[in-house]
Amino acid sequence: MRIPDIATQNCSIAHAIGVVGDTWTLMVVRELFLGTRRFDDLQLATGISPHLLSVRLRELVADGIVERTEYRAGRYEHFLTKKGADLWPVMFALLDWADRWGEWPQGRPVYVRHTECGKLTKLKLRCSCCDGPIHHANTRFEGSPGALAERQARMEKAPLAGATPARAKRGATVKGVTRSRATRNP
Amino acid sequence: MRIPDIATQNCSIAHAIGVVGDTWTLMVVRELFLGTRRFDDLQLATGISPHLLSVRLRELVADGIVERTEYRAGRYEHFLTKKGADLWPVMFALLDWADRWGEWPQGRPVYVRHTECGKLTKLKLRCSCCDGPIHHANTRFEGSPGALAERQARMEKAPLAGATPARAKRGATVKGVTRSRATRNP
DNA sequence: TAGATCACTTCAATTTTTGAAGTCAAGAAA
DNA sequence: TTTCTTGACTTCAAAAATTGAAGTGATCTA
Repeated sequence: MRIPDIATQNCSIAHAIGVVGDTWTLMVVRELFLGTRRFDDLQLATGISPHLLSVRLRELVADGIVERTEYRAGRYEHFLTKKGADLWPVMFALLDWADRWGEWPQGRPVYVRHTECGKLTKLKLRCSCCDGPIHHANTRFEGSPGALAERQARMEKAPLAGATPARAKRGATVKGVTRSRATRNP
Repeated sequence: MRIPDIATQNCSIAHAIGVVGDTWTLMVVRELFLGTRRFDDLQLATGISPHLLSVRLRELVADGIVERTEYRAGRYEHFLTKKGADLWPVMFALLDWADRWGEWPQGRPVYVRHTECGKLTKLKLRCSCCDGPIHHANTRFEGSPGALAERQARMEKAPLAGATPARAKRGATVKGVTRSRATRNP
């Protein structure tokens, strides 16, 4: 399977990964969140090559994540659209993870300030229904019947490289419902 | 700049992107969250090639995100470590974004159930200080002095491809503090 | 005792990425 | 007016990464 085909898998996470889950795409989106607007500045700040920046920006515009406006003949500014700005929780989640697990001998590089209360904030997730704290251990991902069927089919039919005919016929293990409790010793 | 160097940038988001922001890495992590444990199943479910899966799993183990255990001579199972399981908010944020912006004619493929209250939940972020709702428009990213200095230096010294000497000397625009209000018409 | 299974590795072909160099149009400076 | 500078790219060859078919070898299983 090629990377562009990932977005077509019937899974929300895979779809998102297929659309924005590329390393340089994520870096460009980060930079747009930090307020960088111009091509050369995006290039300098992220370290991406000009060719790839050009390609990635075109893809982001095609996907409705970035808007390009001509602020002067031949000069452009790049903005996140509403759809792009909605990636903010993804950025925050990445930031929070790196803050917790990275090594920062000089202290954390970035903070998130809640401008309404004026204080710095960390990532805090609540259940939209009961308002209780949620995390991987008290939630589970549930596939819709259609998604599960497609997944099942993909794992049965897929021509696994090196697979013997018998294996391909039998198919692999697919669980209908999986607990988020993904660690071995939770 | 090469992709492996991204993780060394003094920015939490860039660090996280450098470590787990690769398309297939994210797909493998998703699959581990869904409970898949074995090599061939990871390959079938994600669509990754065996060579790359082998490479990516080794990297994930080296980064302390995945643990490999031999459940029978020569047979291995893969688990997310605590560090890996802590990527759950990233997965949830990607899922939520795709649910909101993807097209799902057959309905959403995946739900997240809060097992404590039994209901399905959506992504809800709260300020860890005042408990108010937070989003890109009422927060801002703030760089630490050290991180800002490093960023400044990178943008001044970087040998921008095609840059004239004057531009390299002048350096590009760097904002000290940038509002999260990244969209044009918020 | 002959498959079958699993967890890979190998490798050539293909595709993507890199980064230096160039292009072109428009505004600014001399 | 002519030259310089800036910004936003494109082009292209070299280098690196990815793909996927085809092994490999050590267990199990019928």
